[in-house]
Amino acid sequence: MNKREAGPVLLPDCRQCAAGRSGLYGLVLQKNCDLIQSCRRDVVRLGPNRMVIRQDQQAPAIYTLRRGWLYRYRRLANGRQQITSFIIPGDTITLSSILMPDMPIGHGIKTASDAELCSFDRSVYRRHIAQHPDFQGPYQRALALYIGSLHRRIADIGQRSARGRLAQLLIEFFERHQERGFLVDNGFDFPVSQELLAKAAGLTKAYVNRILGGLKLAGIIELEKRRLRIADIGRLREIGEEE
Amino acid sequence: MNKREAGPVLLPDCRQCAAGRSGLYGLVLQKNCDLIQSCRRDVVRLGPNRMVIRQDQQAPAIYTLRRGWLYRYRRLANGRQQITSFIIPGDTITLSSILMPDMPIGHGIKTASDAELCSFDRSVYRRHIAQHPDFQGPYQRALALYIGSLHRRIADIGQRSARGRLAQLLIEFFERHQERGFLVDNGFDFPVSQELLAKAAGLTKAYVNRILGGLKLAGIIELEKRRLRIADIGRLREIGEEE
DNA sequence: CGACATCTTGAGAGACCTCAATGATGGTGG
DNA sequence: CCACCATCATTGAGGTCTCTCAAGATGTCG
Repeated sequence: MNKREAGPVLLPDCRQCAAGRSGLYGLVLQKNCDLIQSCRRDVVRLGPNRMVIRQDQQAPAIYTLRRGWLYRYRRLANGRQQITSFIIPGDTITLSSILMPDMPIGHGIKTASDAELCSFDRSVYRRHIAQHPDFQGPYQRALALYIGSLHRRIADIGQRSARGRLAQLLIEFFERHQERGFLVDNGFDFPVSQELLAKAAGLTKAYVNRILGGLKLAGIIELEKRRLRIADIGRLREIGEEE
Repeated sequence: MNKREAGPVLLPDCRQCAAGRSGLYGLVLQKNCDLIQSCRRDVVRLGPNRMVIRQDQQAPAIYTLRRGWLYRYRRLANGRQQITSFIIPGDTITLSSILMPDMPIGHGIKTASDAELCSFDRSVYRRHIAQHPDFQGPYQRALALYIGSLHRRIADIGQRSARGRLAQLLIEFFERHQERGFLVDNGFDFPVSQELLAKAAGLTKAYVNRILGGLKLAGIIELEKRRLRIADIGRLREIGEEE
């Protein structure tokens, strides 16, 4: 048991939450904070490598990630596991379960690091989406962006070299942190092991290690102490598009 | 210009349409046929290899496929093209554009064969979804299934061998035709070239050809005259799950 | 300081690709 | 009805990208 998991957490004020401000409802948070708080249930703390949602089960609630990284994965009958996307602070998850609350989701969600999540009552959340235009827009937008990112991931894995796939992943992380204002000197917290990176790119950890080594040597990225700095985003984009 | 594209087409009666009966609104079609017909615009006929929706443009309408096959693809800056899913008769497309009508979709859609589509007015369609529970359920269900299929595809391409990926694709085609009652002696129309299959599996056409040859030799599939018969679905499933 | 996860590196193998040539097939036009 | 053409399927030889399977190094946390 991770000691950081223990103990109850005071329900934080959504108005004060950096993750909330950067996320789905950042723009309408001030105005609708009471609505958002009205469906919040509680805060969950988890250590690294913990199950959040089990594959093929229904999601019990909607969650927003306050701290840490999560990932969506799908386990195959042959035992191998593919990571389909990473989740960073400010992201809301199991949003697509609003479409069909009773349908089990075909992927699971786990923590990549220590994490803190706020849970929200789905049926209340759902009612808000149906009734409040301020609520509906961001929800639909998030869903559309999510679908777009899945298409992009399929194309990346299917058509790019190992270097290209990894570069695309790193670029995505960079841009998402940039959009949210999480970038410090082009760097950000990166609690993702090379093994997880490999499972996301459809590669082996040994090969990922060699490629990252090359990017470090070339001075394109810096990666140490669970922190990633993109030193040359231009060069990284070139690598992401090469054959 | 394909001669089968020429000439106007009489607006078919949705009640009589085999594709409609098997699709999204099959179950509620009789009851709500007037609603469905109320947003239909016209019928489009296209030859093979024609553009339906260009990548990064907005979808002008909602479409239901009456005849033929289409595919969704994403073209990358390096020139390569990945097929993310195939569309068969009865499928409705650009459904996700209801979420964000003004957002360009990050993938294009093309015909794989001669095809016939019915187009529907999106804003009317959208209103029906908002107002009629019979309309909303199937829509949400289709969207959830679509998201699930994208996850599955990522895992297939990332974690399966070439044989496994192809087997999974063929199994998916088989099951979708089965659900709709399109199977005749375990076979169905299959107007998909090996090159398209390769672009969907993230392989080269030469290698796809060798794998299909092997499956034919083993008596697992029969493929000729644009028709595919799954002779041994059990064996195919085994291949789909092997390392 | 010990235990454990993660990173790093090597050698060898194999799955899949590239490039190119040859054969089918079916639609089109004379 | 036949010749032609475009598209698609098939096959070969050779190369390489990425994997497999270790073993060791480094780092992290209790």
